[in-house]
Amino acid sequence: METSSRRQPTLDEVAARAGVSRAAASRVINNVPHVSAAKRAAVEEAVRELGYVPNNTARALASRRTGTVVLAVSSDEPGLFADPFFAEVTVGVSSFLEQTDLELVLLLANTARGKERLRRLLSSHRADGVMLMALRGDDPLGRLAEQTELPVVFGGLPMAGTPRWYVDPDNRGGGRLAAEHLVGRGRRRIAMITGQPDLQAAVARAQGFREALTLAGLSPAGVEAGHFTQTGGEAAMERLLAEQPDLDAVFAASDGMALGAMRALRRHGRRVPEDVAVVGFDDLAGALYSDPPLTTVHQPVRALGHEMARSLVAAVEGEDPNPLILPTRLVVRESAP
Amino acid sequence: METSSRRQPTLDEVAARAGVSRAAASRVINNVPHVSAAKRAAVEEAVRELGYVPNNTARALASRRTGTVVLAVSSDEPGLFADPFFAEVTVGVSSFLEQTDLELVLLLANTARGKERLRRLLSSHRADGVMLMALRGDDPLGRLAEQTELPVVFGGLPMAGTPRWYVDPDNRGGGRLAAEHLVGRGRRRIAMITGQPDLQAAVARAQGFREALTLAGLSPAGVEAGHFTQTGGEAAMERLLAEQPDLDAVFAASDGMALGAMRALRRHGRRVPEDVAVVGFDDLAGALYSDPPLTTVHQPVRALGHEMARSLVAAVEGEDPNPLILPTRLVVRESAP
DNA sequence: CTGAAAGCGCTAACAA
DNA sequence: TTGTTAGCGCTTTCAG
Repeated sequence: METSSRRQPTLDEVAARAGVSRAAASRVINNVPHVSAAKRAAVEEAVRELGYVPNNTARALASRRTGTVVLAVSSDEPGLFADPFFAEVTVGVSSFLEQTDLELVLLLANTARGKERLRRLLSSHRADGVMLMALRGDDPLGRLAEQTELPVVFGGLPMAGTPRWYVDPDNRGGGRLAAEHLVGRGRRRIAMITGQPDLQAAVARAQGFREALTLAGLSPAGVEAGHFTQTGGEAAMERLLAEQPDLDAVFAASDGMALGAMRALRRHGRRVPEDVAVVGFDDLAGALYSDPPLTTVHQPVRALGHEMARSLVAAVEGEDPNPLILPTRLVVRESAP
Repeated sequence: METSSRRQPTLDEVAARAGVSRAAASRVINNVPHVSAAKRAAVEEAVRELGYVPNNTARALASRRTGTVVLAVSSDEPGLFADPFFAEVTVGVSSFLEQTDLELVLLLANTARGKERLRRLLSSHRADGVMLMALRGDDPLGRLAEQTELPVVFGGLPMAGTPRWYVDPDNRGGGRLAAEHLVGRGRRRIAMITGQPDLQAAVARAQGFREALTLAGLSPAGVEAGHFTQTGGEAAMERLLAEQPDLDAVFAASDGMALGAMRALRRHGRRVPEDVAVVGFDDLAGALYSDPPLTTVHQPVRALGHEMARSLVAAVEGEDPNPLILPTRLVVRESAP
């Protein structure tokens, strides 16, 4: 399994060509001062002529820095990453890392093997830092991540404990916004489709929702939990309709769930929004193109990724922890005008 | 920027602990034969006791293999990767790599910096191989990718030339299926919303579509190009309606475009499918949950990723090129029953 | 089957 | 501002 035949030029060759020591060449290439202009120019020239590209591996070994950060999604659902949410986060992460020299390693840990890999990663030093997402309540990786000396930034909070570094959307506030909007529009029999109870985001959204209802003197017309997917939302809506046929609004903890709910409502002959108003959460691309377009709680998903990456770099550079809560806001469309 | 303080155990320490030479320890850890059972056991024991994890960087430097493959998406649209298509491909790639010891590096090259990084990657040997997607017709990285000695697998064909290794869905066949279906359902004024003409997938889908129409003695009621997005599809549909108000069907080159088209149709008071039948391409999650559910050409997106990774590993291991065309099939739903 | 020895290509003291 | 000197931790001949 020999990867190459034609060898890449080495730093020594560049140095020889430029007529300087390897140390000087190294300094130029790493933009370290203490090099005369003449030497600098000579080295740059040699680099160009030889087409020199530094060998990252050797650099990593010598400097004890890998030049690599990991985005890890720990989950039991193999296809979880296919949720547009993660793609959008990834774009945000990448947009920040592009300004640095760090490489992004993607680790989708949804099998025993994958989890073991993540475990080894967290207990070794094979990356400069880790961004960790989608942690479930019972995931032992949470503890491990908080104990390791490797810098770790949580995307979304774990169920228990508060990590040193995290970036989290204001889920509770978002849940509140959704409920307030529906109440303000005169709805009174408001149900909720929440996510699995071992996901902090799901719990927080439901909590905000309940708080706002209570403040309005109402209580939920029903709460059903499901997966953060269209199928999950559809099934939950079916159950809600069975329990509370007279509900006049529903708040779903994700846009996907809201779409599934609308499908169930349609099948039951309920008009949206006339009979039942629907509010989602996320404001991903699908929300605008559903029929009717979905009123939803916007969370800044791409910014979430961007800030996770920024935080991680700060953590790697030894800055003091600076947890971040990103604001959410309501986007009103026709499903709950 | 010191990443660690507590040092990881080294192979030497393991060897010392097990009372064997470093070479022997190395053999055990890499499952190389020529080690006595006794020594093997002793090393395994030491590994467990010390919690030894091999240092990938050192291993890579010594073995001249990085243990890393890159999934590169070269594009000018910063958010392209947010398309569910790529997320699904990524899941497929990851599902294959999980069976290996390879790490997945994600390189979203949508800025000058990102492209430069990809260029350097292709002209150096800083990864064991590269999977390259979304190449546009004019992308100079295409040539570079075909010339480099680094194993490269194309996900989707480039506009010009045929790479040694690629995995491509049967786009042309898919386009044909869509047209045949619409013709078979009695539609006669069939338009198409195609993708940008510098994307091979868009061209191939349009080509198949035209072929099937011709075979049926028809010609397109109009063809408009747009971005592979909902917005792109919506705008293209608007233009088609302006040109050909009497069209009775439309084939969109992606599900996203089809959703956008349905939105435009709705706004113009056209019923789907009664007035205008709509067929999409992809069969991503959104297709099932649109209203009405979308008839679409299914392409095995996750499998595409899986096969790209499998091919890359084969390429890295020096096997002979084995390009792959994956089948597409029609999924009939209510937008074109 | 085993171990010694020679690097992989680069960085980082340190002394000059 | 320079160059010399040791490694970083592992793999891989090569003799034994």
